[in-house]
Amino acid sequence: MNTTQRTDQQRSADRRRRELLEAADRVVLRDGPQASMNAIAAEAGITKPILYRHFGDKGGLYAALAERHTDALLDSLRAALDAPADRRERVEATLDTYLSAIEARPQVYRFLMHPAEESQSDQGFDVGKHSAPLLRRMGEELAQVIGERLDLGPDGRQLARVWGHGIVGMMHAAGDWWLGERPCPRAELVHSLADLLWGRLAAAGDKVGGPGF
Amino acid sequence: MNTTQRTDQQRSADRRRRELLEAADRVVLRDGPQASMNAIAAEAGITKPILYRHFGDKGGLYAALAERHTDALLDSLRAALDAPADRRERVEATLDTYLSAIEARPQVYRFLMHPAEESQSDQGFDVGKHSAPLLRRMGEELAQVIGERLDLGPDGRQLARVWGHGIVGMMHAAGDWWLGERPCPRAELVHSLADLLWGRLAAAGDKVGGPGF
DNA sequence: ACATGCGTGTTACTTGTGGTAACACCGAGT
DNA sequence: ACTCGGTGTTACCACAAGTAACACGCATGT
Repeated sequence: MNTTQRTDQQRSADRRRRELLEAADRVVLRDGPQASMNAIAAEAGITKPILYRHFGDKGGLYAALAERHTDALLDSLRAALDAPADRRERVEATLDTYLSAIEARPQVYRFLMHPAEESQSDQGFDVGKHSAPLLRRMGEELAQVIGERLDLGPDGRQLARVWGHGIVGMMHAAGDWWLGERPCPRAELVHSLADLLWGRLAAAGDKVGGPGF
Repeated sequence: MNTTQRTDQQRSADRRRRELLEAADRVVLRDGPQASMNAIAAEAGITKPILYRHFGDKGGLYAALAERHTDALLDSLRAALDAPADRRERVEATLDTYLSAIEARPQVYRFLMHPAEESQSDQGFDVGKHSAPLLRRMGEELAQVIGERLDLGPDGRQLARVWGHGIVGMMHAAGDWWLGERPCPRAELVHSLADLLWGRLAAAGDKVGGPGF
């Protein structure tokens, strides 16, 4: 039968694809974002053209790879965001989840943020969308949660999106810096960021004798 | 005389270096961060080895190039941060300055954020410091201003650094997203981000009938 | 006047990486 | 037996980073 054969082959192709992705995963975990197609093929025990048949080009492979991790991370974040606790606790749990993830597997996180930026695209000005898809997806996700649950008046939708991307960026940049310098324990970073979101910057007093801020 | 000769040559070398940087600038402005050394050399009317003699390697050229723009942008930001106005106005002015800059020359900004990520470094784990130097410098700069002027109690230094990097990341990610989608005028984005920093997220009420946030 | 450097420039090469074409094998259906 | 679709290979191309090795101009010391 055509259909059973088709599904059989498709099933085996899918399994192969997953195996290849796992091999690629190991290489990226070891070599970071500059893992070469040759290295990935070697790790998988095959040669380049097979990779290209499965994923089209490097961008395709990287996209497939990124999607897995992105989905996994987003699931964790959603769980933290949906926990039964008050707002502040949930914000802190979300921050902590993200930071734990990047702390546990920095190479993967690095890869997710830096998707090789190939795709010099068609013509000079493809400005925008250069940012990592993970950041965008996290931003949109957070925007949705905020927009759904908070009463922000008219333009609430818009405001929620700005905040979603802004908060994600804050989390990302602070996490990146923290991971490099390790200036404090994770819990302290989480607390400081939550304080920032809770308006402590605006509420803080000027230093006595200073020029004010 | 040895010294006058030295200075003469040095002067001419410096001029040449500046010319090369300007040529590189034009190419990057046109081609974005994936500008090739060949293209830059051609634009400057010379060939590759000269570039390599002047800048060592691609990273060196890019670093020199980035430093110019980074310095310029940081000067603008400092000016906005030091303007004679109240805190909120200055925060908004700073945000607006940054957003204007990336809006005016997206290719340059893109290049600054994505310094080619070469430098696969020595050994697998050079985690951290992968982020663009511009972001780090802006973060440190802002941290210094905050730490200098705000009374944040003990650990104020630490808190200021976290906030500096966090705010810069917020600005960056939101700006990046905004530049790609242009969902609203710049002024509105600035206002929304300032609202976020002013704690409107924490203060907002839950939507009626929703699960709360 | 002549040789010695030294900075500027070149051509031509090596190495590595993304990507592809052409061919070989193998198992299932007609 | 014979084709067909999928898996795999070797061998290649294009192109970018980076590096010799060599050639010219020009001030200087003898």
